[in-house]
Amino acid sequence: MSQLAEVKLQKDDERLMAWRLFLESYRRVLDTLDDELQSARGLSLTRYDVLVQLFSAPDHRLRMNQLASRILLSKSGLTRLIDRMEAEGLVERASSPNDRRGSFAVLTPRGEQVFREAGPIHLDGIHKHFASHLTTTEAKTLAKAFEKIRGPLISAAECAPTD
Amino acid sequence: MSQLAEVKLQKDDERLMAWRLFLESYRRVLDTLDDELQSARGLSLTRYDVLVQLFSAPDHRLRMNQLASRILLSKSGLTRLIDRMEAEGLVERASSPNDRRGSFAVLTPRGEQVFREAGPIHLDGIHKHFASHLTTTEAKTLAKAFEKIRGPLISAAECAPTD
DNA sequence: CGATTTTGGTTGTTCTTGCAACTAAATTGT
DNA sequence: ACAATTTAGTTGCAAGAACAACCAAAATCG
Repeated sequence: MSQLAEVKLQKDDERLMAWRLFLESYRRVLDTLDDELQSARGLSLTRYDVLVQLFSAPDHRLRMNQLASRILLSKSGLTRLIDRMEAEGLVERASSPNDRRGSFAVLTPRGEQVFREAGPIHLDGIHKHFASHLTTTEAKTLAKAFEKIRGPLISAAECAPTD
Repeated sequence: MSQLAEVKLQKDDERLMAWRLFLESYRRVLDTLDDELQSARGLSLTRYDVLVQLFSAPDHRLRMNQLASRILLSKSGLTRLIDRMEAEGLVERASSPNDRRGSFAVLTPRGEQVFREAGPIHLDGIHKHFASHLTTTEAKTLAKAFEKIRGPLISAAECAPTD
């Protein structure tokens, strides 16, 4: 490794440490939250994410492509996920009257109920394993930092869709 | 949702924002880095992770269980991953003389070479998409925050192994 | 209008991962 | 030494996600 690279590494030391901890924290926290939701309500985090998105959408429904981009899933991935969730009775498909290609994913009453039960559990988990460890200032700093990190990647992603 | 919950939510507002941005940033950054490594060297992030771990281990080798826990993968997951990487010529298995149950994953010369080529690319990516957006103070704050978050989950994980 | 392109979703296939069950080897207790 | 337990790793199986190829319905353009 060149001297230049070493210097940069030196200078980036705290940043690299932050990076490593970022990676590990994400995985550990998400594994834990997934386990908790799974054992409490038999619901994966991904499914939960769909329920949240649909619940907070007008009419409790969203076009497939919209939903896919909100939960950061490829379109084929979403097709399959909605297949499974439909089989589980959490959502339904509805065709759009205007655009006969498109379809909506719609929250079923059962899906809504599951969401209402799972929501508090999940929020507790977030609080316990993440939020409770942050002071208000820290939370603000993180938010600001992540905004800066996320920004450039959003625009990049808009241009080249995931599938 | 109870009034109590609403109050808590209110109070946790910045923290929840931090949470959401944390989630999204992780996924976007990792997708990007994975793409970059993939198109530059045909290497997934997981494989890269294995290469780093082996490279920095004494004798360029690690026991399967050690490696699994370092890269946060289940033991069956690791078995398969090493199968694939062995087929790709990046690593080899070697049996332990002391413990005839155990085996080591060992970096091959080819694996080492790939690592040396991929390393700078990956580090550049981390710099570009993550580190460069952080001031030194921010980096320190993040690191400290993640330490606090990670801590409790490490000990929890030690007690209940992943597989 | 009719041909071409774009858009929205689904399907075939492959890769990656986890869990549970299993085998073999080491360790422990007696 | 020997049965019982624990540990190391692998295998069968199933779930999840991505990519590419595809079909059908818009939208665009000549």
